[in-house]
Amino acid sequence: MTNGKRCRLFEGRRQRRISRRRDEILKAAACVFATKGYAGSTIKEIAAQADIAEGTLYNYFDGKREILLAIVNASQAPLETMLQEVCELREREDVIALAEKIFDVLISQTPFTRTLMAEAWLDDVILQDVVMGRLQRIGQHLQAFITARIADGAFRPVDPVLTSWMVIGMFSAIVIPILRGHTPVPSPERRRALAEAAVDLLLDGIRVREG
Amino acid sequence: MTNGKRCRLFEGRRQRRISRRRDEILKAAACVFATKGYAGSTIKEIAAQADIAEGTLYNYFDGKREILLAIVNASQAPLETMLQEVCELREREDVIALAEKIFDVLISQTPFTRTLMAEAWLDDVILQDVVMGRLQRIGQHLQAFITARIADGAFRPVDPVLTSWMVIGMFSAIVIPILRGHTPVPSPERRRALAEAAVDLLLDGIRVREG
Amino acid sequence: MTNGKRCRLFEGRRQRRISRRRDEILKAAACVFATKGYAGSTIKEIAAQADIAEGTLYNYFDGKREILLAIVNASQAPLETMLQEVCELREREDVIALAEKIFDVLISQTPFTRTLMAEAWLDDVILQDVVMGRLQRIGQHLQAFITARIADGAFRPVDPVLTSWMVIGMFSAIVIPILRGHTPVPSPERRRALAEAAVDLLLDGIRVREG
Amino acid sequence: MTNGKRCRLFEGRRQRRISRRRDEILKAAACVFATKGYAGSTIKEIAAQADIAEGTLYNYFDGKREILLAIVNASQAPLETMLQEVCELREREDVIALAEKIFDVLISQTPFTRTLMAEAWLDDVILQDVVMGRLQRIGQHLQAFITARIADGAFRPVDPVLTSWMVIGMFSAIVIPILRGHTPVPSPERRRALAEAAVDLLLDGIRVREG
DNA sequence: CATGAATGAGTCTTCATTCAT
DNA sequence: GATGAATGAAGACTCATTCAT
Repeated sequence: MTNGKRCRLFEGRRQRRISRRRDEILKAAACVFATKGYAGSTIKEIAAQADIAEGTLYNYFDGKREILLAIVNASQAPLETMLQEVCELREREDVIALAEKIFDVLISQTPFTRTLMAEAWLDDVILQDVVMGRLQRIGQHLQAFITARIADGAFRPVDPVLTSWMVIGMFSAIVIPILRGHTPVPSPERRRALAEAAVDLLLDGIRVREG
Repeated sequence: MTNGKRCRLFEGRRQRRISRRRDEILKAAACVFATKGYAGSTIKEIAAQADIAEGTLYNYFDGKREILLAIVNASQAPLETMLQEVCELREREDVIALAEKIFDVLISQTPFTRTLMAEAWLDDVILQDVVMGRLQRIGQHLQAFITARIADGAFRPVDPVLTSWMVIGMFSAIVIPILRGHTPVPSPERRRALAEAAVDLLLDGIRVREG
Repeated sequence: MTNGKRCRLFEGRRQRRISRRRDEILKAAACVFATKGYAGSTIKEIAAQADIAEGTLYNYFDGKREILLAIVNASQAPLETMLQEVCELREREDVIALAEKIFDVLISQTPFTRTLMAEAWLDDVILQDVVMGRLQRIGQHLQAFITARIADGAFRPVDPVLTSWMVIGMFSAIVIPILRGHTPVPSPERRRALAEAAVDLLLDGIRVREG
Repeated sequence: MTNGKRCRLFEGRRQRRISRRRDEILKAAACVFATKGYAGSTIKEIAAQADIAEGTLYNYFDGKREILLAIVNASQAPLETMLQEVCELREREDVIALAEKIFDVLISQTPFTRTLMAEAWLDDVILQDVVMGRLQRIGQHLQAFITARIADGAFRPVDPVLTSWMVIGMFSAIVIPILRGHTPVPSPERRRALAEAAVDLLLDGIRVREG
């Protein structure tokens, strides 16, 4: 008798195989959800996209809704990893770097982000717990930056919350058309240029300095 | 049958009645689509919301898809009316006024706007023909304003297209949470304050003027 | 405008039509459940048996389970009506008459009874709330009869509960093979003969009177 | 491969191991079938109850249906063994002893009996070949007893077939609620008392002897 | 032999659309 | 025109069975 649980040396391999397959399914589902929406997508399409049978899908997820939630959660990790590397924003350059990193993360996982954004328009849980949570996470960095610069006299005494929110809006206006597939994915150089232009606009406005 | 075409004097009244009923249905459908999404809504819900029978709905629209398209088109008129009143943006005040007007239009027809925004994430036709069309329509005003002020030396030589796009992003960041129901609808005074803050940020940035 | 709710004179007719259709579906479903069991039956079969489309079925019942419960409840009414006519059992003849009536009721609605009996083996709710409830209802009559006759010295001092329960078993042994389709449905004369034989056995036993 | 047929000395042990495992599976399956019914049970549940993998089950049985049939057949052996020990019913005591033995056999293998009874309502093969077969087997003993006692003048000239059938009904009324889990399993003393009460009722009826 | 992931036919249920009243 | 019952195609999900490891 080889013992019901198989040799433990193989357990790890099995777990990795399951994990890999789950990721494949999530990726396939994200692609389908991103273009047809959650309610407009079918399990059949997702299974076809993942190149497995419909029933197999239920060996990895409890149902359609759980796939959506797994996508939402999976899209959290890369952003979180990235944000933890952000120490403190001190200079113009720091903000540009942050913007670039966020661009990279969002665009590198486009189907996940797109699924998230589309569903946040309809699902209050996703809006509150996920999208708003992340935006506020980013907003905290920006607000800390703004507040500090106001304190040291470099910035005018603007409302940090409102301002950070509008900064997020500015950057969103750049990222969303790309995510949505309306604008082609920009080269890294172009991304940097966009980030710089946005930050410059933010810092100095468009009006000519009268001084 | 008393007469094939009815008395012509009553034709107008009949047309108005039909038109009124169509609007009621659209309004009801927009409310349902706004919260559940197109694919997640049912004809039964829409009919219940409009307080008519399901079959009646098909006397006014060819099908579910046609209702969506009618909503999309119906949301065009108010914005268009408003934009036609906008002559030329010359001053800070003009831009603020434009922003306020757009706020008013979008928020006064929240269910329509929300349906539109949610569906634009999924439907290429709606994105291209409707949402992008309108944003470019607004962008043209902004770009003309920016270009003119650059020409007369009031503005720095920024890229008008990119800048106008980011301005739209800033204002979107204010409007979207309201439309989405995340932020309560602001009072007219608050709206004006928000518009002013955004325009000021746009014009002068947040950095202290060194002059 | 003919007023949304139609003329009230037609409401009654509509209600009757719905009620009639519900009964048809219940009858069809009972036939299917009786031979294949609840879990082994499909909505498709029931719909085919009732000669309607699958979807139509859901206009009359919330789901498969609700059909089962409706069958169970529908089978209650005839028995209840019958039991309410039973005044008090006084003579041998009264008991025979009761047995005959119960035979008639159970057999006249065979598919319902059979569905009920088969499901009571699996479903605790049906067993407790329905089958046991009815058996106890009948048992009460029998116990009252037995107790009264013991009191007036006609019966030996047996345990009324146990005895009534065994009487039910005796009669069940006659009815069940008929319901189950193992024994052909007996003629009214034969039914009476069976009831008489059972009651005689019950009253006097099989042993020869030694007196 | 070291040898095609293994050492013959070990064949018997292997057969016993297989047989033991089959019995374990049958026991597990009977428990599941007894409470959920055949159609309502899944292979996964049975495998879990037997603490083996789903696939393993197919090494011992050809499919779900075969497990049911094996349960039905397995429940035959103990009853048969018991019935072969019954010589001839001569006295009241013999009948009581038979009843007690049948109680013991049925209750000691409750899940098997229950599966059998529930399925006999739906499956004609099981009803005919198995349940009716066994009841007639028991009935023969009873009929022989009754016929003999009529012949020697101890019993009245009742119909032996009908009477034996109603006796079975009486005893069923005691056993079924226990099997079904509605009545707690009675102690051996209580079982004897029930058997005695039933036989007494059967022999002497409930009416007071007029002699 | 044991395992359990893969499969896809089959189940219950929903819903856009039609049509007789 | 208004109604809502009827329809059946399509969707999410289940499960008996197979088979590679």
